[in-house]
Amino acid sequence: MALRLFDSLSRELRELQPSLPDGIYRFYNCGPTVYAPAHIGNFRTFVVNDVIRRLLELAFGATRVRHVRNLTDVDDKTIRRAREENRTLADVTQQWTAKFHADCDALNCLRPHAEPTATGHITEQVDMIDTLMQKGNAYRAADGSVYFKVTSFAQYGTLSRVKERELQIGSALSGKSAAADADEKEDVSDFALWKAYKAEDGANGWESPWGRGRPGWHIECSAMSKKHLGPTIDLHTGGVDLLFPHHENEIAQSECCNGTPFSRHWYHSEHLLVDGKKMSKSLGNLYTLDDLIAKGVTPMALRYALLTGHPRKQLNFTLDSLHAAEKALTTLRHYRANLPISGGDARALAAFFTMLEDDLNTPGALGALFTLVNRGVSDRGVDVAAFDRAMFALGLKLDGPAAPPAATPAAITALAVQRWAAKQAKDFAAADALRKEIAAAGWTMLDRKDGYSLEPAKK
RNA sequence: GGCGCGGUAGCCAAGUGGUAAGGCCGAGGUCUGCAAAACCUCUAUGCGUCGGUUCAAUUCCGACCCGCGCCUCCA
Repeated sequence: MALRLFDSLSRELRELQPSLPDGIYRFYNCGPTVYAPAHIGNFRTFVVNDVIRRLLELAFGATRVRHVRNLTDVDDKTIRRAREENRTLADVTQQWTAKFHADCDALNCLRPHAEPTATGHITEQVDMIDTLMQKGNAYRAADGSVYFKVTSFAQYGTLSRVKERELQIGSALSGKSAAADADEKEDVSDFALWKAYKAEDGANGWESPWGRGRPGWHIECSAMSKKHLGPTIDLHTGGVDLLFPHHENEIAQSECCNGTPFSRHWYHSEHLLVDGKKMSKSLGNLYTLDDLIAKGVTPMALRYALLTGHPRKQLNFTLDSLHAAEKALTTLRHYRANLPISGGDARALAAFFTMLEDDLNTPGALGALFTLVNRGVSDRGVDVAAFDRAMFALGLKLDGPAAPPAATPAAITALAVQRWAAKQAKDFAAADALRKEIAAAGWTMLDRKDGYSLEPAKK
């Protein structure tokens, strides 16, 4: 199985292969900033990365993949949140880390093998900055902050083609630079490795050779990927918005510090749009997992919906897509229930896996899957084991009810008992009247041969 | 302004130089007293517009129109 992914650096499809003799594939995925619940756009990226993780496990074996995803637990936003809520930084970030984990679990994302935090790796970051200072790639400004000197790294901008943008950087910044850059940078493109302590940082400062302060954002990924995966990693991923400046800056820091290539492969997933626009609070189109659960949506339906678009294409999310997802999952669940346990042919799902291995074509894979489903369970080839392998790849969990059971009010139960009795007595007029009454109360009575069940009416 | 991505049926969305996967919705049917579920069947002569290349273009090239993203800390 040859897994190929688009590489943002070379801009071509490239096969994934471990580079070191130990055969371990080193995969680093930029994680969340833990100051608020993640939104479904964030989860698109994490679900896509989870599929990559799963395909890597299928390709190389579960023990031959090392997946690291960081938690950004110190930055402007986390500090501001702690200050606003009059809590410690750790208190705030632990709360949102726990929430992030719970959401990821609900979405059936495999836990990374390591989830390093920025505050847990201050020493590693300081060491790296120190090396950059010694090598002349960084300088300490008058305010005590340390900046990376972009002009010291000739290849700066290769990933994001920043050189092509250079002519316009001045004008793009002209509007806001005056206010934003009250600091002491030598060049507007230079970025902070270490940020000097300010009063609003409160208790959140660490000692360093350059004085009290805190690490800049980019350096954490360079330091933590190096510690947990080594100086050269096999794959580095994130959302497209991280391509510049975050990933560009990581490359500069890491390669100048280590003297070796930083990542052999870069992959960026596209944004989820809602109502045709990027999600934002001001547009009122930002959803969290809990927002959707409150609407009766299951996490698996969200996961499915997030996989219906090609990961490298913007996906316009709609609430309708969740209904479609829920129905599709029901079909898959039913199909699986009627599948033979064994005796199938592993090649039956070849088309499905070919789609996934070809640059993670999840919508194409789902299409291939349903083509199979439409041929029926009697079609030779697919058995439960083969089907479950496909479900594993996509991370779709089909067990459990489609919707969480809701407590039935006693009044509704009483009506149902009456109606069932009327039906048994073949008093269909009364039975129909009671069905209407139950429906009017917002419930649906489902008859079976030997009994019935009640569930909340679908909106 | 620069860089990048996209415009395929009512909605979502794959794909290919040789005549359009799949999901949802909708329609019809089987089954069920009814309803629901499940299952079966059907649903784009068309792929933003205009040119060009070609025996053949939705697929390649050019122009144009429209939408979206990024351009210093947003997945």
